[in-house]
Amino acid sequence: MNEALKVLQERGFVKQCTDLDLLSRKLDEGVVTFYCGFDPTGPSLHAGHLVPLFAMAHLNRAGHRAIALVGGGTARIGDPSGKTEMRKILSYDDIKSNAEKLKKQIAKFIDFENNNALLLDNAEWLADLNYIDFLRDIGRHFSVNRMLGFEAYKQRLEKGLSFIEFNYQLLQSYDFLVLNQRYGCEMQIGGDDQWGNIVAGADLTRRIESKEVIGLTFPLVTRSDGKKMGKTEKGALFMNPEMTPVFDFFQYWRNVADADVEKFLCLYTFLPIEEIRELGSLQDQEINRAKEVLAYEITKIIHGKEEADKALDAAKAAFGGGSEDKSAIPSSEIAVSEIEKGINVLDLYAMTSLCSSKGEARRLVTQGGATVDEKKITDIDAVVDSSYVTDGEILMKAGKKRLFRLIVK
RNA sequence: GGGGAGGUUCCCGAGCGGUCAAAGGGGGCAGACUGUAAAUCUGUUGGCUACGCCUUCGAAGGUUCGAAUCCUUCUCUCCCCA
Repeated sequence: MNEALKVLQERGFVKQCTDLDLLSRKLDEGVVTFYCGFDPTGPSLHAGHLVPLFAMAHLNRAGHRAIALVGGGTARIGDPSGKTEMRKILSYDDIKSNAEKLKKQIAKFIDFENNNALLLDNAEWLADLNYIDFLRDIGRHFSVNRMLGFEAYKQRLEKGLSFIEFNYQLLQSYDFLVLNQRYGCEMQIGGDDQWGNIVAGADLTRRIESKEVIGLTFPLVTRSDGKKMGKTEKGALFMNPEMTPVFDFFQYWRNVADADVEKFLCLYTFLPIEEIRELGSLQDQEINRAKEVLAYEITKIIHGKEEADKALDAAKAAFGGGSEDKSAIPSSEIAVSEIEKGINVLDLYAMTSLCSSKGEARRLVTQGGATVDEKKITDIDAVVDSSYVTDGEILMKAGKKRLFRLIVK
């Protein structure tokens, strides 16, 4: 089997493929152009997008030509796959600004500067599509009977499916066709929830161009505890540091379940497989080392080495690993005069991102989860003053894992 | 267009004139146990100038001493028929 494909399979990227043997042959024969779509329905990519991004990067590194397709056109409709409700439709402006942001994030995985990768937006060919022509040339190839058989639509039929959503598959299939015609794209990859759409696109291209093209899907990653991948208390785990602070991002990976470490190292880092197997075989406390590697590696890829170093140091400083560099821990500034006057603990906590209201702060303190400057505070009337300042800052904890620094200015 | 069922606190889902800031579950947060794990157990889960006050039950009015609960209009969703 082809080397690049073997890597993907070994690391757990392959879920379904329309023709694995053919793919292997094509990859052996030369450069294969492939694409993966990203919906600009939000301002940032999140953990759920990582698998396709890593897969693209692996293939791209093996010399194959990657096309990242931002769905600026299709986002105007909304893909019903995997959704139980109709998506809200975004304004064109939102979609455009989202698309811009996604491009920057995708660029962390694929180098668009060289000639071996392209970034396209399907609005380019979808926006001005002529309805009549489209129906005549593309629509005629789709069987409603068949489409109704797809799981994605079946489910929605129970709840209601609007006509525009029903057309999503046609548009995505059309993307594949256009990319094949214009760029010689021979393969579409994506999450397994896209299987139906991908197969439909491959079929369409085969019918119209009489060319055999390939579809490949990745497993939808689940965590061993059954929770949704990449979900945090505050929502999804975003790649944008303004939405998910780097320290929190790092900590998410640092805290994954033991059972997931090896799988995640395979999917979410570029470390050699042998090294991963070794890390994954660590037992009990030792496995924390593997988690540290996982968190560090992925943070490095998304946020850069400098930020990853800081996050690692901060984590060590916070959880007793010797390091003193806490700069990655979320912080804000406070005036010296404020501290000298003394601030009520509840007010202090409510000021930070640790608590969103005084009521929450009250609960935290009452239940023994508030620690300021390593001193546990259980009295809701306690006052924090200069005596809590160490090295020009006040280190606050909420529970054992959530930290915040108040820098005294 | 006609008929029916509904919109409840982060989510699902009870409540159907006062005892409702609203059952139960999920999720979240905290505590115990630990390895910054999992599982488990316990507490907690609208806001505040806190034994009281304010804002919430699709929106706006109305009835009532008193409404998430009753009436009117509007709005959105789903289902059946066309």
